[in-house]
Formats: sequence, structure tokens, C-alpha cells
Amino acid sequence: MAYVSLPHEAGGFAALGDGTRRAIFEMVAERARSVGELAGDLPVSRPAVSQHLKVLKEAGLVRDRAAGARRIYELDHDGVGALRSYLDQFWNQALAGFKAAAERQEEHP
Amino acid sequence: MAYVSLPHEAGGFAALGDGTRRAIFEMVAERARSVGELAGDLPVSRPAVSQHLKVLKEAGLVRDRAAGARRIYELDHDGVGALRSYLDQFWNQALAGFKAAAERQEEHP
DNA sequence: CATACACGTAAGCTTAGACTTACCGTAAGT
DNA sequence: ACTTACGGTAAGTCTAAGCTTACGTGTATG
Repeated sequence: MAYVSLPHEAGGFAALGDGTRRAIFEMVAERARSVGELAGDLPVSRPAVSQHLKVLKEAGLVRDRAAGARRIYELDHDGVGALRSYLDQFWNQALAGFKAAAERQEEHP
Repeated sequence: MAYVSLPHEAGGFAALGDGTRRAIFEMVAERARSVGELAGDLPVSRPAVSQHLKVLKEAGLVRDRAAGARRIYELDHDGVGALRSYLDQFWNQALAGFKAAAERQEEHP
């Protein structure tokens, strides 16, 4: 049996594992922002924000579009959805296990 | 505005960010297992598994119960649910943004 | 065009964390 | 009680990754 996670989830969880990246993710989710705007509201340098955005982008959590000299980053639903369904998989699995246990309990009280 | 994530989510995403830990998480989700059983099916040592389980436990993703000399680890729904609702927050936020944009588009075609 | 602006990337430093071996406590079996 | 099995913790190593400064590239603006 192969206990290998798909690359998308891998990058997604790893991306949101870092606090600074989670902050960037939340800021971008609230509304689309430029790199400089993000860096201005964060305690790290602008290049650091660029590097974090690269990770988030490769994880499918954000998208970027060019707007003149600057790049606007916005939330990408695909990555969020992927993580969501990954968790749902275990959520439902857990509920099924619970239900089965409850039914066994009902048969043998 | 404070862009601070709650500690539960922080640990949760960081925990699932590591591949070995995600594998352990998935194995435990499938069915409850002992530490040695987990280590037997993984390419790392038993102490490494213990350390990973500690992280997963502190993140609220797994629970352990004593069974004689061994400890059985099983999935903890609380942590999974927390991560799920965290993601749902941005999922719905994104949908709302989409809907608003679509309505603006409808008014000014 | 020339200057300034916005951003990505390279190079280097430094800390976090994933892993190992070694050790210790606890529970079961003989 | 002795021994064996199970698993958590300590100590130490090594790589990954987050951060900084410095530099290069493309775009707007005078």
C-alpha cells in the first residue's frame, strides 16, 4: 500500500504551515493586493514576500496578474478546494467510522 | 488589523505540511494503530514516528489511548474540523466575491 | 531617453526541524 | 522477581527553509 499524498495537497499544507505565508494568504483572500502593499503591512522584507508568494502560487492557492509595473495577487480557488476535499475525505471517513460503531453499540447494548 | 491565525490552525497546517506526518495521519485515519505498527509500515525509525505523533496530537489531529503496554492512536475530528472550517471561511469569501463581481457585470454589460 | 518605481532572483546566513542512536520507565508474560 | 515488549524522551547531526542585502529586468513617467 502506498501512503503517498498528491503533490497539490503536499504543497498546499506546507504553504499554509508557515505563519507569514498564512498571513499573506488571508490578506490576499480579503482583497487582491500588490506585492509592495502586502510587504508594507508585514514585518518582513519585500523580497521575502515575493518568495512566499511564489510558494503559494506553486501550491495553487494564489494567482497573479500583471497590472502595469506591478503584479496583483488574488486568491486561487483551485488550491483551496483541493485542500478542502482532502480534509473532507477524512472527515467523512471519520463520520462513517462513528456511525458504524454506534450501530454496533445499538445491536449489542 | 491583526493578521494572526489561531494556534489550532497553525499547528494543523504545519503538522500536515510534512509528508511523513501526512502519511501517518492517513494511516491512522484508515484505522486506529499502535506506534510500532505505524513505524513498521514507514521508512523511518520508531522514535521518529513518536515525535510525529506528538506533533499531530498537539495539533488536535490525532488522539491516543492506552491499551496495555501499547498506545493506540486514532483520528481526532476536532482538528480536522478546525482546518475544514478555516478553509471554508476563504472558500465562501471567494464565492461571495465572485457573486458580487458577476452582479456588477450584469448591471453594466 | 533618463530616471524612478515595482518586482523577481541570486547569494549567503542562521535557525528550525526531521532523523538517528542511546537510554529510561512501564506493562505483560513466564 | 526476571525478562521481554512497547513507547516516550534526550542528545546530537544534517538538511531544508525563511530571512536579509544586493543586483538585474521590465514598465511607467518627466
